Amino acid sequence: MDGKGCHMHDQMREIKKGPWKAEEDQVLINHVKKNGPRDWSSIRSNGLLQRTGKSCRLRWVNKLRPNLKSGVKFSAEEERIVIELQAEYGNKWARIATCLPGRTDNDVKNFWSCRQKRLARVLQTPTKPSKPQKNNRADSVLHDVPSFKAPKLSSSTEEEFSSKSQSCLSSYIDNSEIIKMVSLPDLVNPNLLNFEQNLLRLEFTPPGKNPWDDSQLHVPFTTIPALQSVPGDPNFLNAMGHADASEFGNAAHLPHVQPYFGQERCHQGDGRGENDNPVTPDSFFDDFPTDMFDHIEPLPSPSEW
DNA sequence: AAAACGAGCAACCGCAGAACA
DNA sequence: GTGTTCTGCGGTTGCTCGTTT
Repeated sequence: MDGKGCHMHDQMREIKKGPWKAEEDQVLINHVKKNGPRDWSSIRSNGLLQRTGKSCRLRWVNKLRPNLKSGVKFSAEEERIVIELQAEYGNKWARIATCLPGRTDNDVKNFWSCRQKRLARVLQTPTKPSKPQKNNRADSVLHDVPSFKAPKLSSSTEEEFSSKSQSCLSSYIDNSEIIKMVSLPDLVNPNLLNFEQNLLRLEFTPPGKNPWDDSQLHVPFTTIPALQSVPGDPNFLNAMGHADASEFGNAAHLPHVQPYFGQERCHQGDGRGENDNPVTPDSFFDDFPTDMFDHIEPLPSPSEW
């Protein structure tokens, strides 16, 4: 083989990465027209493209496949479906995507990732009332949720307790744990979409005030059994209705909701301010008998759901 | 006007299981 | 039965673009 041949051979062996060009897309489309969506590796071995079979398949599935809803934001209905199915199947994005015509697993995955970030922001980032961001994308998404009325707070009130709620809720509850907790299949219903609203509520409810007791609230909390009453309330477990211990196999997460309420306890006129009794993961659980959680099994990984 | 920042998206990587030789 | 290749999936990264400072 002469040098030129070797050079060309090396060129063909070189694997191209990065954004796809229109010409490459066309080659890929032609391949699928001829052979169907398979034999991805032959695209490179036949010298059609310098992309790996994996890359070709991914491009087809995510961008070139017919009937994709490219560039179309998830509708409220699609969001609801994703939330429900994620609760049911865990991070089985391909499985979830099969229930969403025109959506790919990558779409669902990205959507969920963005949603998690939004929730994390809601929980962990103190809002800055002095400088409200106009047209904040995250806010707009949250406010797009039907029937949600964001709690209106004076800037001083919001400033006062946003950091407190963080210390008691956000600072150590992993967001994903919260999502899992409330996304238990037992708790899932179409109104679960309102959970984001609930999170907002948790963040913005003033200390000493029952976050669920507010006539201004438009969210039907009765739709989320676990949130119908607060832990510590003698009726809390009753509010679980028929849910006995066995049915609440994932109840290991129930205590996780309590840091907030633990914080509430800080303000129940025992003379101890939050500075005197900061609720930390340790201090919070110190309030319970040490064997209290012995019978609780760890939450199975999503793959086991 | 430009830099900084953040959200969303596209693509890559590693792994696991299936299919095949 | 075993090794190799292919396919599919989930996690992660990096780029682009819009917004804010």
